[in-house]
Amino acid sequence: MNAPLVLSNHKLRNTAARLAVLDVFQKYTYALSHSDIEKELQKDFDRVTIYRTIHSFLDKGIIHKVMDDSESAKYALCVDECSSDHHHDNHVHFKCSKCGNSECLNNIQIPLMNLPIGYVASESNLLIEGICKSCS
Amino acid sequence: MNAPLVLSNHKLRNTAARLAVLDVFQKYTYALSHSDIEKELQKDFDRVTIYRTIHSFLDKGIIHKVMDDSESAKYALCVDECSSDHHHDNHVHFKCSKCGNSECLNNIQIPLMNLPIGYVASESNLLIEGICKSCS
DNA sequence: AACTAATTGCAATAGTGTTGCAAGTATTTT
DNA sequence: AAAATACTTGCAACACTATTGCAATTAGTT
Repeated sequence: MNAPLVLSNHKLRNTAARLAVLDVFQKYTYALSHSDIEKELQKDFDRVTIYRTIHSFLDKGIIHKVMDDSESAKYALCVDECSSDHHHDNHVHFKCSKCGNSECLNNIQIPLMNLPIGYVASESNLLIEGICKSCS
Repeated sequence: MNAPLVLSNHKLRNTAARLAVLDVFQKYTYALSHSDIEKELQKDFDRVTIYRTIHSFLDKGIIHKVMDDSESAKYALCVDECSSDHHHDNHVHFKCSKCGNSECLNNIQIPLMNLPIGYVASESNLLIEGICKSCS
């Protein structure tokens, strides 16, 4: 979908910084950290603006967090229709130990688990590590 | 198991700092971050020593990393017999959205998943978020 | 008791993430 | 189309997380 439309659909103002960050996400097939985006946009935008853009995208359901066990957080576009109220990214994340990239396996759902009595699940996040398609 | 023995079993020298950190881990049922441990040990040991202790415990298989989507890394004791070569903590981690603590559900294994062609898994990490036993 | 190698504390440094505020820009209202 | 309003941005400052080098100390050995 075209970028300005994505923004307006998620009730975000159409600004240069947001279009640029969204572009970067659409350009890569794997999850990006703040510093990945910062490098990509060199000196076009302030660090803080990029942080805030990531936060608003997260909040509005344009991107979701990809846990990755690296020290910095990573994010990727939501494929499902997510909104402020509701993220439903229930797919598996795969991190390649060779190239270091993490990608969403959008076709593979996380199975429901039977928890011990007293525990109630609301969200789950499965990270599988190994060798990815490009590296194998 | 008693602390000095744990250390020698994992080929680590028996030092005050390591005993103290190991004690802290044995005292809590949930995963701890560096700063949790630092607070606990007040001013007995340097921050850097605690970081290095965590690293050596990780490396020797005394603790494992618990992903948690909070900004800082957390760690918990390995129940299975882990070693330098081999971590096999294949259980589910549960993070409570109320108290914020993350614990290991040592009895619940992560199911094996069918990955797309070209992907080979070597490790997996499942974090379930919700309300824990103590908070429900 | 002396030796050797591992461990510790300190100081410095790098990276990640947040906040307050004034200036600038997008959208709405008139 | 201009004015008003509310959101967004850049800058400076700050807080927290994590790592490195080096000299002094300590654990386990000979």
